[in-house]
Amino acid sequence: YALSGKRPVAPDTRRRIQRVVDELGYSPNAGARMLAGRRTQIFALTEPLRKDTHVPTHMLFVIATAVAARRSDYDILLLTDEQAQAGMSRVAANGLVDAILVLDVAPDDARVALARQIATPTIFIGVPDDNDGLICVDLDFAAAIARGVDLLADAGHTSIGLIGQAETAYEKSNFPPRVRAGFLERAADRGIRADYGTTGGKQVSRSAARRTAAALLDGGATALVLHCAEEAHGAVLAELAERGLRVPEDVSLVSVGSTFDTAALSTPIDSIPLVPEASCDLAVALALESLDSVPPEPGVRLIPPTYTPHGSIAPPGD
Amino acid sequence: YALSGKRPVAPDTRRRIQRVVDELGYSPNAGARMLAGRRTQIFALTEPLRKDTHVPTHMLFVIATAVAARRSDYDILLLTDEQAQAGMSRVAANGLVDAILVLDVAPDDARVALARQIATPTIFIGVPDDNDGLICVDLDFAAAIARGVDLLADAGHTSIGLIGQAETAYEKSNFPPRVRAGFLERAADRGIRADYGTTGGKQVSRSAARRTAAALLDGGATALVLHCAEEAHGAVLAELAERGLRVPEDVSLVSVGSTFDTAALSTPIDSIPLVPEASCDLAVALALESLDSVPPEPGVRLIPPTYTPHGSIAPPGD
DNA sequence: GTCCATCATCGAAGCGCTTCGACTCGTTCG
DNA sequence: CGAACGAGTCGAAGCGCTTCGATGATGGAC
Repeated sequence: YALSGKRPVAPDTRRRIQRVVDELGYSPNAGARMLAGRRTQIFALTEPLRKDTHVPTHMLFVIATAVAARRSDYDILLLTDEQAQAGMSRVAANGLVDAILVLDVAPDDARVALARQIATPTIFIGVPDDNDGLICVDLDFAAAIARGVDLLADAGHTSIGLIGQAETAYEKSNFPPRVRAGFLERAADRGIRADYGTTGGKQVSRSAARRTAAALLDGGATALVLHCAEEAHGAVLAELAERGLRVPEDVSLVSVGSTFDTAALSTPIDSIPLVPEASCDLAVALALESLDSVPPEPGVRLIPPTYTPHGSIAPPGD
Repeated sequence: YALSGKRPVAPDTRRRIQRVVDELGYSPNAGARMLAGRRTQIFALTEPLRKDTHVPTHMLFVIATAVAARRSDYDILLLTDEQAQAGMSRVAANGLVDAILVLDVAPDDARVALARQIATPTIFIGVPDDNDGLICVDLDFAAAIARGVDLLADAGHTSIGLIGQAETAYEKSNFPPRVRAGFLERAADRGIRADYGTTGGKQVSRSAARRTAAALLDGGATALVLHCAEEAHGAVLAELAERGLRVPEDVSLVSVGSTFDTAALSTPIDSIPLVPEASCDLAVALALESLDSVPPEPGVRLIPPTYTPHGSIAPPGD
């Protein structure tokens, strides 16, 4: 009781006990706690890590989740590869984990059906197409891209381009389509011209990124929204440099949904970032909450985007 | 007993029981098994994932470990970030895991001292400088680089270059120094000229890789050994292309310790690869073995390298 | 002096398994 | 025909905790 605080214990008794605990190096057996208490203090993290995903970005989410979980005294059991699916049912059935966190969500993710079958609370970090009754967390990509378009439109640009992800990402991942659709929609609302291109077929490539940048610029775009890999950012900057175009005097740039530091690029770029910690902290909070008597309502929680200027936006032809 | 097989059970009784288990969807409670049995069926995987490491490569090891563990009915508890160290003591103390697997091993890794303190069996995937009494698993990098040098020397090359990792890797990681030293040593043994360079300072950069390739070629090297990132391989090939040098007619190449498919590069390159599955399978086997009554001997297990030709080696000036 | 609140102490139940010994059958073998 | 054996059943102990109710001890309020 001194350790769990579930019954009143006088402060200095607690200290006395704590001292002995420290001296003896006592630490309660995990298995016994799982059995006796109703908590395992473990979350499963299911992350298929498909071949075509951007591994470093995904790992930021894995780490952010692990760090957030530890803050609440939870460990992470990693379910990857084929176990991302099979493991979910298994750990739900044998009670190894208190909740399941789902990463790398596909639009038609098979784990959606699994989540509905099992009793273990499940939190999605990302939004599948069919999300009825699920708890999902994600950056508000629509608001983020809209903000990006607004920034450029407000600066006076009337023709802008979107440099997107590799093509497969628009089928296999859940947010790129949302970004592209939001881009076109907001540009239409603002009455400005909007074109877009991708940065590769299956894999991101520098050359594809450069070609797309070139095509958009040739098409008359005076500002670019970048929703692509760090590598592609570099390629776009290289293309601009080769054309002798300055940022922001000749071309304005804004990066949307990046997980890396756009200020550290050869030319710093304004950013409306995707912050793994934000999503993962919230997801872990929801996982904890779903363990107590009043679990959270199902639904999609969208995180409002933030904007960090680095001087890469200016009026056109400035 | 029908499920665990620890007492003789007639085959068809076992089948009958299995059928009922399936029908009922019964699956034994994980906490109860931990408490009653002496096995948790969980391995901890400690992987700091420092900022300066190559994340995709490391993840190959994480996944390979997870897959290997599952084959023996084990799950992986992920200890990353600061928990890579703190978590080790914790899970060892509370008996959450049966063994600990150590990834991303530094030459002076703090986890070496921890491993000696705790009772939980610990397997290092990588070889720290001070490895007395530890169980370590790794590719035999010395043999791998020696093989690479031999291949080139046997083909008749008398001046070769090594394109290495970024400079920090030679301090923070455990194998790059072994490769470099082995390179110089075997070249000396074979009486051929050997130079080397790196592919960046803190981070791998294409430009640094090209500069190093250029310097080695200008220095007279007719063959290059690549022990570097995929990105750097691409940069080296770009430099060769720009100089109009053909592989293998003008320059021979061999890649040592790569984890990606060198046959898929714009020019396929012979490879003496680092195979994550090989190390991780062995590590998991050792972890399992250290749970039974006769634990394995401490010591370093080096995995013999393999060689896969892709036609990138030929006699000089062919 | 009594009463009550506060906190420490005690004993016991039970979480859901694993593991063991003991016992019972029916069968086979010498 | 009895011994020996394989296979199934049964009961019980115990893994190391959490949680609960009950009982004691102490001190302040009245």
